[in-house]
Amino acid sequence: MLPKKNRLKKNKQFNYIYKHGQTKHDSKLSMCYIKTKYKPFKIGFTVSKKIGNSVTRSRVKRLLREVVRNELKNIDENYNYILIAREGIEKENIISIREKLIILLNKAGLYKKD
RNA sequence: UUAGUUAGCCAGAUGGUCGCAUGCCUUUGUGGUGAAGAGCAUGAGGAAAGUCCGAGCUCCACAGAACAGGGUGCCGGUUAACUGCCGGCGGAGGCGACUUUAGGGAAAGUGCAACAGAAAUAAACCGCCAGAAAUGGUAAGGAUGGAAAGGGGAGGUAAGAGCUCACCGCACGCUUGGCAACAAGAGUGGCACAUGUAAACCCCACCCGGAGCAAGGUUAAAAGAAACGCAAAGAUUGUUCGUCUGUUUCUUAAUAACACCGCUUGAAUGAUUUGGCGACAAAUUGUCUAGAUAGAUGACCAUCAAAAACAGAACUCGGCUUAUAGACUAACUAAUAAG
RNA sequence: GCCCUCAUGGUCAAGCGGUUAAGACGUCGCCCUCUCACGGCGGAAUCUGGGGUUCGAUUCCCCAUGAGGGUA
Repeated sequence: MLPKKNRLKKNKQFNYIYKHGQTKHDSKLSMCYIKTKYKPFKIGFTVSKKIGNSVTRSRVKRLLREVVRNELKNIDENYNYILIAREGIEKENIISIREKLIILLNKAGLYKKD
């Protein structure tokens, strides 16, 4: 799990990022991000009902959080992020999800350690 | 031993590293139990699911009265309550063990009964008998249908008919057994306002007010602005009685919610004993067993041959229904082998 | 979380307990035409699934499944 200070919590914040942020896409994962001035940057997750029932949805969320937790030091701190799971991600394991996240961050130019 | 049926029970385990939530304790920080760290303890289910029933709890005035509307419907028991469960009675199915069953009222009234058939709640097409015929008497036999004025048999007759008789069925009251549903027995009636349908309207008996924890409540004081307002509004199907008086929104500071309570000790549950066929009840003793709020159980490694089913708490219980890999236990059935 | 609605050929759909399950568009086959179009004739439905009530169920009742909506 993520530490509490790095979690994106409010519905308003999600809507703000969706409206004003930029998006990058991959086949199994999307990322929405926007610049922020507050210091502990925040990451939120969206897993829709298309993915599966509540067990598989929460498993996908846990896997995403675990990946993000291990990569926290390598992510640019000046942005807030939302990670959106797309259909098919429930079949992937943690290693391929990590690769996809790094690909997306490199696309946006926000991955520190190339 | 193998295969199957029924019932019950478990629902991966152990160790290590990193990480999350809650509680306790402690350190640092702050105007501050807002933050951060260390340690210890605890951390999803048998269905948590569907939301199909029943309750607790909260608000709606005190939750009332009448109508409407809805539900249930053999008897007894059980329970906080139930449309649940247990035991019985009747019906249906089965050779049987057993399984299954929303099972009051059709002489209170209304409606419906296609097609077929002469005729569908109403008598007469063919037929039988009498008669020269007109016509009259019949309902045994025929065909249709789910259903055709109790059944098939004997007597009887012009031919027939509960017209008469025995048996069975039906109705009525009586006796016996049973708490009761009901069963058994002997008797009386000659069989009706005559079929079916109430999961058609309906009648009878009993029950039900509405909304739902995002219910609802607590938190110090203040400033400014806007909207609706004196008869409307305020969570309650329609009407009547009855209650209250400003209400709502935005901005300012961490601030009317990103806080706190409700929130988890409860009709709780394990074991033993007693009562009961059983559902269940009583007594003794032990246990404390999630409480999140973008929402906590994860990742990796090792071992167990393999970790793979259905599936994730959101106020809480009692049931019902549906999904479900595999392991174990008991009873029974079939086959094979041995004694 | 709570509360509702719907399901009928490929699509949109009507349907008084008794129908050959009405139509429209599409599609397939045949006819018409020198050919295509138009036109004509015909075919294709386990009425979402499983039980029950009834002589008889798309319709009435119960359970399930799958879609859609409302509330905040």
